[in-house]
Amino acid sequence: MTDQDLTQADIVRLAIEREIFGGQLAPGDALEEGRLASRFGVSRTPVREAITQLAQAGLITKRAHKRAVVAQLDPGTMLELFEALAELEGAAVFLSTSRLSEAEKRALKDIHEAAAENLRSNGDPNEYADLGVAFHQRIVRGCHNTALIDTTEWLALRVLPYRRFQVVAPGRLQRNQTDHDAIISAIFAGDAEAAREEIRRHTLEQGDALMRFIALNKTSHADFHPNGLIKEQPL
Amino acid sequence: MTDQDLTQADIVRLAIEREIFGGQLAPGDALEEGRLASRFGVSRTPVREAITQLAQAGLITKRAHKRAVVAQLDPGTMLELFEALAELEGAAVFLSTSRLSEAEKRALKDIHEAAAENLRSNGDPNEYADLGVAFHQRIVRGCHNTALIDTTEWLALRVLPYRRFQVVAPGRLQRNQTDHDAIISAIFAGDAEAAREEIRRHTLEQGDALMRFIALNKTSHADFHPNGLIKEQPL
DNA sequence: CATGTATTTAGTGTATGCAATGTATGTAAA
DNA sequence: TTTACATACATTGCATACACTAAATACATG
Repeated sequence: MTDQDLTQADIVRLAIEREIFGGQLAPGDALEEGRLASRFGVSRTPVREAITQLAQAGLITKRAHKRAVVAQLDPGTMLELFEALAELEGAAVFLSTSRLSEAEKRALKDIHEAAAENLRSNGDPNEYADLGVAFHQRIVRGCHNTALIDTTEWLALRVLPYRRFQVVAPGRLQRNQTDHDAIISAIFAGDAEAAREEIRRHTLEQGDALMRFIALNKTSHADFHPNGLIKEQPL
Repeated sequence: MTDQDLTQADIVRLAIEREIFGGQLAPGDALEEGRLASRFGVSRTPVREAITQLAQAGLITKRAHKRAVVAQLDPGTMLELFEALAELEGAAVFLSTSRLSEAEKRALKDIHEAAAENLRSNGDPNEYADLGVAFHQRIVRGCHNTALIDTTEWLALRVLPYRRFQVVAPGRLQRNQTDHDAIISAIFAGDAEAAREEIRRHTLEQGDALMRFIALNKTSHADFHPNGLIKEQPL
């Protein structure tokens, strides 16, 4: 029971996922079945399955007879993703506003206040980023519609590595917190339309900020990989 | 060049997809790798890949060491899908309202009027259903956001067979046409919020109508498979 | 007869080998 | 030198064989 029916393919997939989100695997990097197989001490078969799944999830791209590569988001695609995500999160919060239980509301507020405390005390920006992700996730899951949740999280997954970028932009954190304030207020006031508008603008703004950042720091791809950057430019 | 780099796994996946949408494979049916392999004249390996992809896409469900089965749409899940779809279509039309080109608007109006003509002349209900699908598709694609379009169409695909059901419910067609009227009016008036509200209510109502229909005609699963039903109960 | 325990069996998970395809390297001609 | 082509190498796609799991059946036992 210790491994809840995790197949080798699952293990490999999770490992690759971690490396992508962790930054060890940057967008554009090639995934070669053979090497991965020997690295994880399994055969190529489960590695292939893992890659297939990740490709279906959009995290890596794959064409016949060519090596799979970690999905690279060109600016246009990324902007589209953020726009779509803004709409989906808007839809979710529209429903969540009237569906969040008291416990869920409390949990949401707790996260929000932990983030505020982190800002006040100049805490770890990575922790703040995690709280931000959790904040959005709680709101989305609060709509209690599995289809909508899955769809939204699927999109969120694709921009997740880039989304954490905002922590490097000066003033973004404070602005982020203010936005979250407004969202929470609308939710607690029961104003679904306002909540939708707030989160739409907020997520769109995140995308815009990220685009501006990329435009300003026109560097090689590897250089602007989130985690690397966070390490190099701690706040 | 005739086969644009379609791998065996792709071929099998597409074939299974067609059979699911076509009704040869009903929800709940088990997919056994071995039989499929021999049926398609390939080994189990590409079949496994196809199944993995379909599972990731949500069309079939799969647990370790158990046979994969075509995803069941129980009433609850279906209601969730319609609700999520209503939100996504709402988001799309919200954007489309300000983004549709004149040509796209004209095409949309043409479809709408063809549907009206079909109703007036008591035309083929299946043709009307097709026009309805096209109507929604045009609106969604008008948002010009690939990510949002793909996401929405993916959900729409899952309920597509069921959605056509409405043609069997008396009075639904006229109501459907009235809804579309309202949507078009809002779009041409440039009122994005109104358009969003109209299509949300419209798609939700489609889901509700379908649920009522299923509740009234409590039959075995196979009996209410769309294609079969439409054939058996032509208007 | 009920119940718990071997045993069988159907079906999935993984490893390995080979063929097909893509990629890089070297050589000859312009 | 550059370009076209041929050849060698690297890597993926697929088939086959085997291992493992889980469920069903047969059997023994109270």
